[in-house]
Amino acid sequence: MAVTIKDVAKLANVAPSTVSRVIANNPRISEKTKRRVREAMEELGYHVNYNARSLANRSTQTLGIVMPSSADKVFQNPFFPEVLRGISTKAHENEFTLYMSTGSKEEEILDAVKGMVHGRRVDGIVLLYSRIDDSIMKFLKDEEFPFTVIGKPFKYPDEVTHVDNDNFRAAKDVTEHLISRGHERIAFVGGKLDLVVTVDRLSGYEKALREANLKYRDDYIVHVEFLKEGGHEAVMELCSLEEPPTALVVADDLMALGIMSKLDEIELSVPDDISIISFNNVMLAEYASPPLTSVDINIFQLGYQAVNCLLEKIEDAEASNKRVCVPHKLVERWSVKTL
Amino acid sequence: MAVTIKDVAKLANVAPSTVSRVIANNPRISEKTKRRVREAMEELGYHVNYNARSLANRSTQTLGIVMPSSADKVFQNPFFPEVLRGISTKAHENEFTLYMSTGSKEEEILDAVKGMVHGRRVDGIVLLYSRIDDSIMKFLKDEEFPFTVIGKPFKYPDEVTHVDNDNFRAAKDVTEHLISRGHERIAFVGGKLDLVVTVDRLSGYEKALREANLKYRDDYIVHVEFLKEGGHEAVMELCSLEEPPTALVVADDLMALGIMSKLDEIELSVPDDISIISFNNVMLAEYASPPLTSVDINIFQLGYQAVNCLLEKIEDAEASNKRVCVPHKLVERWSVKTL
DNA sequence: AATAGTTATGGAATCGTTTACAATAAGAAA
DNA sequence: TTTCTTATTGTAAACGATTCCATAACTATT
Repeated sequence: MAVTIKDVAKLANVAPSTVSRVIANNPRISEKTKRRVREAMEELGYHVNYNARSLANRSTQTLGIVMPSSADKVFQNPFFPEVLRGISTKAHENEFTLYMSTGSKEEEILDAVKGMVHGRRVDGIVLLYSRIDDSIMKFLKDEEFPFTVIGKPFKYPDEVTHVDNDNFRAAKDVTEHLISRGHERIAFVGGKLDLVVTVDRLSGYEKALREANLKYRDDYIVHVEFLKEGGHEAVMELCSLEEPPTALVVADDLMALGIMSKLDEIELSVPDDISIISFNNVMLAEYASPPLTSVDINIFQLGYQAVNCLLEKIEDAEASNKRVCVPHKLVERWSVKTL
Repeated sequence: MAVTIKDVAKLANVAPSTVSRVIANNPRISEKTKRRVREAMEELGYHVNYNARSLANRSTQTLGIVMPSSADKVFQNPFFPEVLRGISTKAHENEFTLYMSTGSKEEEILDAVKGMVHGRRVDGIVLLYSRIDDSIMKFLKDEEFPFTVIGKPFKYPDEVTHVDNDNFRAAKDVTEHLISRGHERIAFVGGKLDLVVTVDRLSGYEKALREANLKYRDDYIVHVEFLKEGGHEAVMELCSLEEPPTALVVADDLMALGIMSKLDEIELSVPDDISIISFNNVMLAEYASPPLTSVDINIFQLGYQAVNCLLEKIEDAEASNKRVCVPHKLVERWSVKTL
């Protein structure tokens, strides 16, 4: 059986409560007894039992992470390891630990999340994505459980704390960049339309077009379920249009890679025949051929700040809801040509 | 305050112990009372408190996941989301949940792991990597805590349960494949030498060479710290050799991408000037240009089986140590040319 | 009819902490 | 010397389950 606070108490000749206070480094315990107790802990090899502590404490010092359903292709995006790195860093700094949802279908994940919150497994939750109509977000909101989302909540942006990029702006910037390089026929390739990030980027693109008095054409808008077969067809269609686009705004680096691979197949060259700008600036963007011009959205910060906000909410449940905007930056490489 | 088992007991007019039994669906409780208790739970909106349960139970139904230090570039490999998917799937099937290590330096991670095991936060641990001299593995082994590793433990392969590919064999296969395609000058590009997987693949490569009576040349062996600047230099050196290789065995898809990007820069074409075979068959391999011939190591299965083994160990601490070998398969695409 | 054996449930201890409150001793003030 | 503080430590009740050990009410057996 593991060594408990009582064993330590006995050896150090104090009450269990005293030992507990020593652990918490309570200033009301004299240095002398602290020393004695610490020696006893050392000698017996004592370690707190977090379950017991959490029970007594009503706090777990752990954060729940909810990923998109692992069945989803999106899950394979290097975005996740990187955002996790940010989350993990901040959590570690504040001595919080991480708990992960499992489950592959949305239904399953919702159950897992319910388990986390009702079962008192976590003090707060980070949602790693934002979909247009998400049952999990709804649940968390209804329960008034502390949570933050990475990305912009579609329904109640003011009522839920979130950290996001200015995706509208970023897409607008990017499109304008293309326009300034002489492009007029610019197409947009986005991911699933139920992801808020997709709609934001789409509207930024649209706005830029409008402001430049360029035609917004429906046949220039394509939605690809991440880099999948469907995407390839979409690219084909785009290229076989009477007036094919000279440039593409692509909502994700990986999608851009997929597209480039298809383009390569049909012997169109980037950027000579067609220019591409994509989003996220995942490490891979640099190693594509040609290296991709991409919007760096600072994924690490997204994770880091999300935890930061979450901790504030946990600390003070009454804290008002915040919106943190992580800056983006266009990093130019070789996938864009000036016409 | 949350509703507890006692509240339910009161409402249903039974003892708390009875409620507990109903939760566990103990057959010794009559259907009638079960129904009554369940109604009460429903009415009050009861949910178990896992902390309390774990405390009483001495089991957490959760598994710890230890990733490589997030400071490490390796972390960004899509390998991890995919292996996590496997882990998560099997864990979910058996109603286990997941707990993640935080920390970026090895030291920090070790502390986190100590917290997990001493603090009774998890019932077992999966190590997502295998390094040649790993303090964490040593700790787990010394503590006789249930754990499995993905990859082959370098030091005590028979004493620790692990799931791995036959990397030696896979590398040998791949090298022979190249040889059978007429290549004689084949170089090896591996990752950090302290990863066991690197040394295994290197020896497979070497063996194939020996058996084919081809010269094993030191200047054909290059170690790249993942896809980083250093890697680029290494490629340059390789290509500026008097007798440059005609084919490359590359230990990781991402590394291969990095290499191809460099090759592209110096205007060498794959596969016309140089052939490449890599490992892992991450989704991206398919979207490289040209699409990469790569060894599919079945990452999902690695994760799935690792959890499978771990659960067995948790179930029965005396269970003997197993070694599960996940089969690999060469998937041929367009990065290899027949000479 | 008395005894043994089931079946369904309750009582109470236990898991390992935390923490409100009580108690004590020592020192300061009167 | 007595009383009041103050500093330090102890007592015991939570926290919310699980589970061993009764026990009561039946049924089956002799």
